[in-house]
Amino acid sequence: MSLRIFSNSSVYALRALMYLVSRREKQKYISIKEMSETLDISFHFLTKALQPLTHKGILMSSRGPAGGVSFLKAPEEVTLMEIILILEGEDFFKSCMLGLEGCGHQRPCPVHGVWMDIKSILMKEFSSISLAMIGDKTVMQHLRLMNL
Amino acid sequence: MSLRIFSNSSVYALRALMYLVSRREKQKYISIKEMSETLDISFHFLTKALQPLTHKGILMSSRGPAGGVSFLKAPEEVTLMEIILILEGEDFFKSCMLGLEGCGHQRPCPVHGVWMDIKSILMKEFSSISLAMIGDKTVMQHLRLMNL
DNA sequence: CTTATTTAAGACATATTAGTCTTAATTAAA
DNA sequence: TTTAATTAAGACTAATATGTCTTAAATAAG
Ligand code: FES
Ligand code: FES
Repeated sequence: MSLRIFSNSSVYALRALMYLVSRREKQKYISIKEMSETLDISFHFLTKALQPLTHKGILMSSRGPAGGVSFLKAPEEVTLMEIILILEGEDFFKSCMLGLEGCGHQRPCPVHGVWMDIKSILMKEFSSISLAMIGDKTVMQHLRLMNL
Repeated sequence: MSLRIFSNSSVYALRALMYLVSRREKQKYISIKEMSETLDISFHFLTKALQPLTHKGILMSSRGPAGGVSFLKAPEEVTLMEIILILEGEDFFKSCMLGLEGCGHQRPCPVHGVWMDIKSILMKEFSSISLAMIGDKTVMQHLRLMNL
């Protein structure tokens, strides 16, 4: 296996959010169908992956013709950190690198120091990046959200 | 889910290695049975998890009474990095954070910079830590390798 | 009001990972 | 040389993650 920190479901939601923010202002709603086809993600799977974000007030959705999803919360105000905690759960950064229970609460494991450093850096980085920043950067630098 | 970078199998092998190195010199071989019971890991699963390490010359094993595993390569000369690449594969650190193919080779994704930074730090840390260091630290600071 | 379009929800199927069990091979000791 | 102990290997099962499909609900347009 290769290094991965997010589930497929979370990665799909993240890519869709990045796509959405990189073409906001174009129209009110963008359909999940369009996103799933552009990003080559299973439509139904993406639909489900995005639902926690609408439930938590990041996105709003509309059914029917011209429906889709759109930002409810301003993307300038949404950090990657917030998204990750919604998608993966509030305890995402509380894990032990060796899978032991209660990292930090009980006696630490031999790699506790390294792991805490890594987690701190990840949290700091993710907290400092807004979806708006990602959208702007993606457009300006022609960054990629899919294969091929 | 919570943040994890290794498979269960790799984590089990790592914990066993740390146990092994923290009580080397006590006897020639330590049985996988003892390790699996002490660390509360499935015996057969741990046996399989450790096999790549014997195949790659990190450990040696002996069957029969008083058998078990022991270090073939001096633990002072074995880095965590080396172990991880054996357990997870040589391409472990070549992944894209969004799961896209060919991180860095093709057009980067929007989080490429952050991800490269994280991967560099991980590689640097893992390369600088030897199993001997972990063993000594574990003994001296009474660090934990199991739950409870 | 009817129809087409779209998200929501959940049942279902498949793939991957994790874990168990059985048998074989090896080794040391009785 | 027989027996017990131990790793090796692989078949098998279980659990989880991933992906598909069907139906329902909502909405806009005709
Ligand atoms: S206890 Fe293992 S990383 Fe904190
Ligand atoms: S291209 Fe995505 S992290 Fe490098």
